[in-house]
Amino acid sequence: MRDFIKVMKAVSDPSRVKILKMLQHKSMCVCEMHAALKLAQPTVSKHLKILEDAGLVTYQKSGLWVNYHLTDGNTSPYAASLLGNLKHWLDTDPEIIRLAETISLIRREDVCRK
Amino acid sequence: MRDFIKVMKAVSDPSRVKILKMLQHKSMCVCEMHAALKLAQPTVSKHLKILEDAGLVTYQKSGLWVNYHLTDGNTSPYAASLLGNLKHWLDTDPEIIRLAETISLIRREDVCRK
DNA sequence: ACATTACATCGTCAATTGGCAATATATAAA
DNA sequence: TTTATATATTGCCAATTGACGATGTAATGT
Repeated sequence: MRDFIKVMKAVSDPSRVKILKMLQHKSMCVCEMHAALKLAQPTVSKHLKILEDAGLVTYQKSGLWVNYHLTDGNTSPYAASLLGNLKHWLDTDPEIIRLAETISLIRREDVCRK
Repeated sequence: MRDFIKVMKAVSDPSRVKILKMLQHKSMCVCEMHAALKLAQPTVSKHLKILEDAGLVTYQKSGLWVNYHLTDGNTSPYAASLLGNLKHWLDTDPEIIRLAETISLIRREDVCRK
Protein backbone atom coordinates (compact mmCIF):
# COMPACT_ATOMS: atom_id res chain seq x y z
CA MET A 1 0.00 0.00 0.00
CA ARG A 2 2.75 2.39 1.05
CA ASP A 3 4.58 1.90 -2.26
CA PHE A 4 1.39 2.27 -4.25
CA ILE A 5 0.49 5.54 -2.54
CA LYS A 6 4.02 6.82 -3.08
CA VAL A 7 3.77 6.30 -6.85
CA MET A 8 0.29 7.80 -7.10
CA LYS A 9 1.27 10.86 -5.07
CA ALA A 10 4.33 11.28 -7.26
CA VAL A 11 2.22 11.53 -10.41
CA SER A 12 -0.43 13.71 -8.74
CA ASP A 13 1.43 16.92 -9.43
CA PRO A 14 1.42 18.65 -12.84
CA SER A 15 5.08 19.69 -12.61
CA ARG A 16 6.17 16.12 -11.92
CA VAL A 17 4.03 14.79 -14.76
CA LYS A 18 5.70 17.31 -17.04
CA ILE A 19 9.11 16.07 -15.92
CA LEU A 20 8.13 12.49 -16.76
CA LYS A 21 6.79 13.52 -20.16
CA MET A 22 10.00 15.45 -20.90
CA LEU A 23 12.15 12.47 -19.95
CA GLN A 24 10.26 10.37 -22.50
CA HIS A 25 11.98 12.42 -25.18
CA LYS A 26 15.46 12.55 -23.76
CA SER A 27 17.61 12.25 -20.69
CA MET A 28 17.98 15.69 -19.10
CA CYS A 29 20.00 17.47 -16.43
CA VAL A 30 18.41 19.56 -13.68
CA CYS A 31 19.20 22.92 -15.20
CA GLU A 32 17.60 21.95 -18.51
CA MET A 33 14.39 21.04 -16.70
CA HIS A 34 14.71 24.18 -14.60
CA ALA A 35 14.80 26.19 -17.82
CA ALA A 36 11.97 24.28 -19.51
CA LEU A 37 9.57 24.37 -16.56
CA LYS A 38 10.38 27.88 -15.36
CA LEU A 39 10.59 26.62 -11.81
CA ALA A 40 13.34 27.41 -9.31
CA GLN A 41 16.19 24.89 -9.40
CA PRO A 42 15.63 23.67 -5.81
CA THR A 43 11.98 23.08 -6.66
CA VAL A 44 12.99 20.88 -9.59
CA SER A 45 15.47 18.98 -7.41
CA LYS A 46 12.78 18.33 -4.83
CA HIS A 47 10.36 17.02 -7.46
CA LEU A 48 13.08 14.75 -8.82
CA LYS A 49 13.71 13.31 -5.40
CA ILE A 50 10.02 12.46 -5.02
CA LEU A 51 9.99 10.82 -8.46
CA GLU A 52 13.13 8.90 -7.58
CA ASP A 53 11.69 7.67 -4.26
CA ALA A 54 8.68 6.40 -6.18
CA GLY A 55 10.92 4.46 -8.54
CA LEU A 56 9.91 6.47 -11.58
CA VAL A 57 13.23 8.10 -12.44
CA THR A 58 16.88 7.49 -11.79
CA TYR A 59 20.07 9.37 -12.59
CA GLN A 60 23.61 9.07 -13.77
CA LYS A 61 26.28 11.52 -12.69
CA SER A 62 28.42 12.88 -15.47
CA GLY A 63 31.00 15.28 -14.12
CA LEU A 64 29.20 18.36 -12.94
CA TRP A 65 25.89 17.30 -14.40
CA VAL A 66 23.33 14.84 -13.17
CA ASN A 67 21.43 13.21 -16.00
CA TYR A 68 17.99 12.02 -15.06
CA HIS A 69 16.08 9.42 -17.05
CA LEU A 70 13.02 7.23 -16.67
CA THR A 71 13.48 3.88 -14.95
CA ASP A 72 12.91 0.54 -16.64
CA GLY A 73 10.20 -0.03 -14.06
CA ASN A 74 12.00 -2.90 -12.34
CA THR A 75 11.57 -1.23 -8.98
CA SER A 76 7.79 -1.15 -8.66
CA PRO A 77 4.98 -2.72 -10.70
CA TYR A 78 2.95 0.43 -10.07
CA ALA A 79 5.71 2.64 -11.42
CA ALA A 80 6.18 0.37 -14.41
CA SER A 81 2.49 0.39 -15.26
CA LEU A 82 2.18 4.13 -14.95
CA LEU A 83 5.26 4.81 -17.04
CA GLY A 84 3.84 2.50 -19.67
CA ASN A 85 0.53 4.30 -19.76
CA LEU A 86 2.17 7.71 -19.76
CA LYS A 87 3.87 6.82 -23.03
CA HIS A 88 0.64 7.61 -24.82
CA TRP A 89 -1.36 9.48 -22.19
CA LEU A 90 -1.46 13.30 -22.33
CA ASP A 91 0.18 13.42 -25.75
CA THR A 92 -2.64 15.64 -27.01
CA ASP A 93 -2.53 17.95 -23.99
CA PRO A 94 -1.72 21.51 -25.18
CA GLU A 95 0.66 22.12 -22.30
CA ILE A 96 2.54 18.89 -22.98
CA ILE A 97 2.76 19.59 -26.70
CA ARG A 98 4.15 23.04 -26.05
CA LEU A 99 6.63 21.58 -23.58
CA ALA A 100 7.88 19.09 -26.18
CA GLU A 101 8.49 21.97 -28.56
CA THR A 102 10.28 23.89 -25.82
CA ILE A 103 12.74 21.17 -24.92
CA SER A 104 13.56 20.51 -28.57
CA LEU A 105 14.97 24.04 -28.64
CA ILE A 106 16.86 23.79 -25.37
CA ARG A 107 20.59 23.08 -25.62
CA ARG A 108 22.46 22.35 -22.43
CA GLU A 109 25.27 24.66 -23.50
CA ASP A 110 22.81 27.57 -23.65
CA VAL A 111 20.98 27.11 -20.35
CA CYS A 112 24.02 26.19 -18.24
CA ARG A 113 27.65 27.36 -18.24
CA LYS A 114 26.77 31.02 -18.68
CA MET B 1 -4.08 17.21 -17.69
CA ARG B 2 -6.68 18.44 -15.23
CA ASP B 3 -8.67 15.19 -15.50
CA PHE B 4 -5.54 13.08 -15.19
CA ILE B 5 -4.43 14.86 -12.02
CA LYS B 6 -7.92 14.52 -10.58
CA VAL B 7 -7.84 10.75 -10.94
CA MET B 8 -4.32 10.40 -9.59
CA LYS B 9 -5.06 12.59 -6.58
CA ALA B 10 -8.19 10.54 -5.94
CA VAL B 11 -6.20 7.32 -5.65
CA SER B 12 -3.39 8.94 -3.66
CA ASP B 13 -5.13 8.46 -0.35
CA PRO B 14 -5.22 5.12 1.53
CA SER B 15 -8.80 5.57 2.71
CA ARG B 16 -10.01 6.17 -0.84
CA VAL B 17 -8.07 3.17 -2.15
CA LYS B 18 -9.73 1.07 0.55
CA ILE B 19 -13.13 2.31 -0.59
CA LEU B 20 -12.36 1.29 -4.17
CA LYS B 21 -11.13 -2.13 -3.06
CA MET B 22 -14.28 -2.65 -0.97
CA LEU B 23 -16.51 -1.72 -3.86
CA GLN B 24 -14.85 -4.42 -5.94
CA HIS B 25 -16.58 -6.95 -3.71
CA LYS B 26 -20.00 -5.35 -3.48
CA SER B 27 -22.01 -2.19 -3.80
CA MET B 28 -22.15 -0.45 -0.42
CA CYS B 29 -23.97 2.38 1.32
CA VAL B 30 -22.17 5.13 3.23
CA CYS B 31 -22.86 3.78 6.69
CA GLU B 32 -21.46 0.38 5.77
CA MET B 33 -18.21 2.00 4.65
CA HIS B 34 -18.29 4.23 7.71
CA ALA B 35 -18.42 1.10 9.86
CA ALA B 36 -15.77 -0.79 7.90
CA LEU B 37 -13.24 2.04 7.75
CA LYS B 38 -13.80 3.42 11.23
CA LEU B 39 -13.92 6.94 9.84
CA ALA B 40 -16.52 9.58 10.66
CA GLN B 41 -19.47 9.53 8.27
CA PRO B 42 -18.83 13.04 6.88
CA THR B 43 -15.25 11.99 6.16
CA VAL B 44 -16.48 9.02 4.13
CA SER B 45 -18.93 11.24 2.26
CA LYS B 46 -16.17 13.66 1.35
CA HIS B 47 -13.95 10.87 0.07
CA LEU B 48 -16.83 9.53 -2.02
CA LYS B 49 -17.36 12.94 -3.57
CA ILE B 50 -13.70 13.09 -4.60
CA LEU B 51 -13.90 9.60 -6.10
CA GLU B 52 -17.09 10.54 -7.91
CA ASP B 53 -15.56 13.73 -9.34
CA ALA B 54 -12.70 11.63 -10.68
CA GLY B 55 -15.13 9.29 -12.41
CA LEU B 56 -14.17 6.30 -10.31
CA VAL B 57 -17.45 5.66 -8.51
CA THR B 58 -21.09 6.49 -8.97
CA TYR B 59 -24.21 5.90 -6.92
CA GLN B 60 -27.84 4.89 -7.02
CA LYS B 61 -30.36 6.18 -4.51
CA SER B 62 -32.57 3.55 -2.97
CA GLY B 63 -34.96 5.09 -0.51
CA LEU B 64 -32.99 6.30 2.44
CA TRP B 65 -29.79 4.63 1.31
CA VAL B 66 -27.26 5.69 -1.29
CA ASN B 67 -25.56 2.70 -2.88
CA TYR B 68 -22.14 3.44 -4.26
CA HIS B 69 -20.44 1.25 -6.85
CA LEU B 70 -17.48 1.40 -9.20
CA THR B 71 -18.01 3.01 -12.60
CA ASP B 72 -17.66 1.14 -15.89
CA GLY B 73 -14.87 3.60 -16.64
CA ASN B 74 -16.70 5.25 -19.52
CA THR B 75 -16.07 8.67 -18.05
CA SER B 76 -12.29 8.83 -18.13
CA PRO B 77 -9.65 6.60 -19.73
CA TYR B 78 -7.44 7.26 -16.70
CA ALA B 79 -10.16 6.12 -14.33
CA ALA B 80 -10.86 3.06 -16.45
CA SER B 81 -7.22 2.06 -16.55
CA LEU B 82 -6.73 2.49 -12.83
CA LEU B 83 -9.86 0.57 -11.94
CA GLY B 84 -8.66 -2.20 -14.22
CA ASN B 85 -5.28 -2.38 -12.55
CA LEU B 86 -6.76 -2.16 -9.08
CA LYS B 87 -8.64 -5.40 -9.77
CA HIS B 88 -5.46 -7.30 -9.07
CA TRP B 89 -3.25 -4.70 -7.37
CA LEU B 90 -2.99 -4.70 -3.56
CA ASP B 91 -4.78 -8.03 -3.23
CA THR B 92 -1.92 -9.33 -1.09
CA ASP B 93 -1.79 -6.23 1.11
CA PRO B 94 -2.50 -7.22 4.73
CA GLU B 95 -4.71 -4.22 5.33
CA ILE B 96 -6.77 -4.92 2.23
CA ILE B 97 -7.11 -8.61 3.09
CA ARG B 98 -8.32 -7.75 6.58
CA LEU B 99 -10.74 -5.23 5.13
CA ALA B 100 -12.22 -7.86 2.80
CA GLU B 101 -12.81 -10.07 5.81
CA THR B 102 -14.38 -7.20 7.69
CA ILE B 103 -16.93 -6.30 5.05
CA SER B 104 -17.93 -9.93 4.59
CA LEU B 105 -19.17 -9.78 8.17
CA ILE B 106 -20.94 -6.44 7.87
CA ARG B 107 -24.70 -6.55 7.31
CA ARG B 108 -26.45 -3.31 6.51
CA GLU B 109 -29.19 -4.15 9.00
CA ASP B 110 -26.63 -4.29 11.79
CA VAL B 111 -24.67 -1.11 11.14
CA CYS B 112 -27.66 1.09 10.24
CA ARG B 113 -31.26 1.29 11.53
CA LYS B 114 -30.24 0.98 15.16
C1' DA C 1 -47.50 16.61 11.59
C1' DC C 2 -43.66 14.65 13.94
C1' DA C 3 -39.76 11.74 14.82
C1' DT C 4 -36.14 8.97 13.00
C1' DT C 5 -32.58 7.63 9.98
C1' DA C 6 -28.99 8.12 6.08
C1' DC C 7 -26.40 11.19 3.92
C1' DA C 8 -24.45 15.81 2.56
C1' DT C 9 -22.59 20.27 3.68
C1' DC C 10 -20.22 23.64 6.57
C1' DG C 11 -16.76 25.40 9.64
C1' DT C 12 -12.61 24.44 11.93
C1' DC C 13 -8.01 22.64 12.82
C1' DA C 14 -3.51 20.15 12.40
C1' DA C 15 -0.62 18.13 8.99
C1' DT C 16 1.09 18.00 4.42
C1' DT C 17 2.50 20.14 0.11
C1' DG C 18 4.59 23.10 -3.52
C1' DG C 19 6.98 27.05 -4.09
C1' DC C 20 11.13 30.11 -3.28
C1' DA C 21 15.63 32.27 -1.36
C1' DA C 22 19.64 31.20 1.08
C1' DT C 23 23.09 28.02 1.89
C1' DA C 24 25.85 23.73 1.60
C1' DT C 25 28.18 20.29 -1.29
C1' DA C 26 30.70 18.52 -5.17
C1' DT C 27 33.20 18.70 -9.31
C1' DA C 28 35.80 21.06 -12.84
C1' DA C 29 38.76 24.84 -14.35
C1' DA C 30 42.26 28.50 -13.62
C1' DT D 1 44.41 26.54 -3.90
C1' DT D 2 41.20 29.57 -5.37
C1' DT D 3 37.03 30.22 -8.50
C1' DA D 4 33.03 28.96 -10.90
C1' DT D 5 29.25 26.00 -11.93
C1' DA D 6 25.56 22.27 -11.16
C1' DT D 7 23.00 20.20 -7.87
C1' DA D 8 21.26 19.12 -3.15
C1' DT D 9 19.70 20.60 1.32
C1' DT D 10 17.55 23.74 4.59
C1' DG D 11 14.28 26.98 6.31
C1' DC D 12 10.34 29.38 5.55
C1' DC D 13 5.55 30.59 3.88
C1' DA D 14 0.96 30.23 1.64
C1' DA D 15 -2.20 26.85 -0.09
C1' DT D 16 -4.16 22.38 0.11
C1' DT D 17 -5.64 18.24 2.49
C1' DG D 18 -7.73 14.86 5.67
C1' DA D 19 -9.95 14.56 9.81
C1' DC D 20 -13.81 15.75 12.92
C1' DG D 21 -18.23 17.83 15.17
C1' DA D 22 -22.22 20.47 14.26
C1' DT D 23 -25.78 21.28 11.28
C1' DG D 24 -28.75 20.93 7.11
C1' DT D 25 -31.49 17.97 3.87
C1' DA D 26 -34.24 14.19 2.24
C1' DA D 27 -36.87 10.09 2.72
C1' DT D 28 -39.28 6.69 5.68
C1' DG D 29 -42.25 5.35 9.58
C1' DT D 30 -45.58 6.44 13.39
